[in-house]
Amino acid sequence: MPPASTKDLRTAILEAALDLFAENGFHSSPMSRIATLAGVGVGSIYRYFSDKDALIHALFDKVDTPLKKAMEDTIDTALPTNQQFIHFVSNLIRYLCSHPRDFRFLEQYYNSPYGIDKVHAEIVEIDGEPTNLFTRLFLNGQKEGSIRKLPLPVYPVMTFGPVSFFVRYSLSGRTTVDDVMIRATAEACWNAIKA
Amino acid sequence: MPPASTKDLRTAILEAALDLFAENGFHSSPMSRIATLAGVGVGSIYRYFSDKDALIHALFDKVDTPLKKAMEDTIDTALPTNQQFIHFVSNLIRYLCSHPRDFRFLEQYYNSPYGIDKVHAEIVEIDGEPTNLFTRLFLNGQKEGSIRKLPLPVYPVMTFGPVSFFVRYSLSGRTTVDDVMIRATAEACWNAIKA
DNA sequence: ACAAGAAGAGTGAACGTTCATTCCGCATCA
DNA sequence: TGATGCGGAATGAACGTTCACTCTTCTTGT
Repeated sequence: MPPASTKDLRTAILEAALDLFAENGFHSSPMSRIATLAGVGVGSIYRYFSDKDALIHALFDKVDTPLKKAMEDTIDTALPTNQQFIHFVSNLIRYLCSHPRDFRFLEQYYNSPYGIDKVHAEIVEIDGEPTNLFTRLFLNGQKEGSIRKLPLPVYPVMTFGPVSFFVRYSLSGRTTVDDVMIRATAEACWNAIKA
Repeated sequence: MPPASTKDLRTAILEAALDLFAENGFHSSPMSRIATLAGVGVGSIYRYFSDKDALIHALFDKVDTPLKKAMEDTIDTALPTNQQFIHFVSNLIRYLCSHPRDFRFLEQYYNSPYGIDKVHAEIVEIDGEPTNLFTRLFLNGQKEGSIRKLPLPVYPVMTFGPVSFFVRYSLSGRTTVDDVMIRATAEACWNAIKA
C-alpha cells in the first residue's frame, strides 16, 4: 500500500472540509468549494468518501478521537477528586478554545441528524457501566463523599453545559478569555457538584 | 385543505414552519412543505414574508418574545436572592421543556448565521447597563454578598449552559425528567455562584 | 535498459434533482 | 366589474453525484 501519497489527498480534503464546515456550516459548504480549497478535483473526493455524509462522519472521527484522548489524558487519578475535576474542566476548555474549528464542527454535528444518537449515548452511558475515566470520577467522588449525590444526568449537565457555553463565548471574540476566567469557571463547576 | 377557514394565514404559516424547523431543521424544510402543512399555497407565503430568511426571523420574534417575557415574569424581586435565582432557573427549564419546538428552533437559530449576533449581545449585555431583571439579580447578589464575585461572563455561562444541556437531555426522552431533577439542577447552578 | 502497455488515481463538464422564488390565472366579495 | 387574496405550475439557480477521459506510475517482455 502506498499510504504516503493517498493519505495526503484524503487529509487535504478533510482539512478543507473542516475549514468550510466550521465557517459556513454543512449546507453552505458545497463539495465543489471543498474540492477547490483542497486543491483537488470534485471527483476525487468521491474516490475517498462514498458521499457527503460519509465525509462528514469521517471528519467526526478525525476530530472526536483526539478530543476524547485529550480528555482521558487530562484526568490524573493520583490527584484528589476536586483537583482532578477542576483540571479536567480547565483543560477541556483550553483544548476546545485552541481548536475552534473542531468545536464549531462538533457543535453542528451534535445538533444535527448526524450525531443525535451519539450525544445521548455519551450522557446516558453514566447509567450503565463506568467505561471511561470521566464517569468513574463522579462515582468515586460520590463514594468517598467529596461529591454530592445528585441524579446521574445532572453531573454531565453541570460539566459540559458550562464548558460549551464558555467556549462559545470565548470564540465570539468579544472579550479576551484568560486563565483566570477559565479557572473561575472550572471552580464554579466544582462548587456546583461538591458535597 | 380546510385551514383556509382560519383567516389568519400568517399564523398558520408560522406554526407550520415552527413544526417543520423543529423537526427537520431549516434546510430540510422546503417552503413547499411548509405551505402544504399550513394548508396554503406556496405563493401565499410570499405574501406575508419577503423570503425564507424573513420567515425565519419573524418566527424568532414570535418564539423569543414570550420566552423573554416568561423569564422576566419568573423573577420575583421580593424573594431572597437565592430563591429568586433557583426559581428563575427552574421555571426557565420548565418553560423550555414544555415548549420543545421553541427550544429546538432557538437552538438552531443561535447556532446558525441567523442568530450569531444575538447570543453574544445577550451575554455581553451584562457588561453594560443592567437593562433586564436577570442581570440585576447578579449585580444585586454581588453587592449584598450572597453571590461570589466572578468574572461577569461566568454568570450566564453557569446559568444558560446547564439549562440548555438539561433541556436537551430532557427532550432526548431517554429518561423521564421530574421536578426533583429540575430542582437539583437549579440548586447546583446556585451552588456554583453563591458566596 | 527501455519501450509498450496495464492499472488506477485524478479530473471536471454534464446530469438529474431539489429548492426558493416568481408569475399568472382563478376565486371571492364589494 | 374591478380589486384583492390566493394557489400551484413554471422557472432558474445551486447542489450532489457521475462518468468518460487524461495523466501518472508501475509492470512486463525483449
